[in-house]
Amino acid sequence: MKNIAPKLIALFKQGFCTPQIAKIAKKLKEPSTTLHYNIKQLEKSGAIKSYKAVFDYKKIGEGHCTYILINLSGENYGNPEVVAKELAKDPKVESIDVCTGDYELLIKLRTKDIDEYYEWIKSKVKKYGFSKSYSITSLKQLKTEFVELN
Amino acid sequence: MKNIAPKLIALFKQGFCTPQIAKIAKKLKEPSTTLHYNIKQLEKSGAIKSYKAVFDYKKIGEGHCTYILINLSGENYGNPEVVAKELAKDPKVESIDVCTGDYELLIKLRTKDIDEYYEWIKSKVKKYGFSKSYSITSLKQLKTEFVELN
DNA sequence: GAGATATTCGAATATTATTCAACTAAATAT
DNA sequence: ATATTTAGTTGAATAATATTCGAATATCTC
Repeated sequence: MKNIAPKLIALFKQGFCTPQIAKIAKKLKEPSTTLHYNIKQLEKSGAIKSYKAVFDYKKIGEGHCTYILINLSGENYGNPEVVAKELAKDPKVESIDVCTGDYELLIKLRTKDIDEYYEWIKSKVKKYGFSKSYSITSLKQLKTEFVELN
Repeated sequence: MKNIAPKLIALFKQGFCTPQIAKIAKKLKEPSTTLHYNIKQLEKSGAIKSYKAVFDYKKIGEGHCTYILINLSGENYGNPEVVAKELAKDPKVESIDVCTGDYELLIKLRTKDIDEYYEWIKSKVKKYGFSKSYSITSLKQLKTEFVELN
């Protein structure tokens, strides 16, 4: 047994997928070459960043979803983007925004459970010196990444 | 000119993509048939919900991103899930969660601009009788849907 | 309206996914 | 422990699909 699933999940999270031109051709009743041309244009223009999979996150051990609002302090106070760019590299971070309001950053985090969440936030508070953070835990997800669930 | 791009964007938002088995095979140095088998297993188990595109949302006229926290009132107070399920159908809604804390719902909304956002929230407040809502506007997105931007 | 540029699209080709059947590993029952 | 079933791996053959190419058409620019 090779335990390939985790590797596939890691790859599919960000990419390694491609459009189904033939299916779209049937759906839109257009020649596949025309669609091919239009899709390549969207890619070239940068409008399409990636083709990826959306998961049932409970089933891949990332069932706990938290939205975290963050205040930075000290040296990081002035440049939230630097911290954000670094946090963006974390595979548990689904999204990160610099935002308006009482907090500078908004993170959507996916962890296995509340324990993993707690360890994560502790380590980041320490590392980046968040002066304050406010977490909102998802109780039920109805839609994510434009994909409806159930 | 057929103006196919908007149709493609609508389809790619939720699906109409597929894994690139040959590319993965090269990357992981595994036979493509083995990967094919493992991917089908993930699909059958429901772990993979969909294959879709991630966009540079500015370039597709959805550059304004808002996180909206919502309190329900009246008849909708007790059953946030019913409202959430309905809102989930809206193509501008990227994600919607029932959540902990002072608000019942958390929506991630993508609109063209602040005007479109304002029209959207006005119409929903009216329709569902939100008793209160708090919006956080994204100033800069560093990562979305697990895909790093820039 | 002439010339350049962008888009459409059918036919041919190249690439890739999928099926199949044999084999191997793992789990379960005896 | 070992027989038996079930799950996972893999190469060869096939089916399906993306991609290239060239020609025609539409759109934009001056």
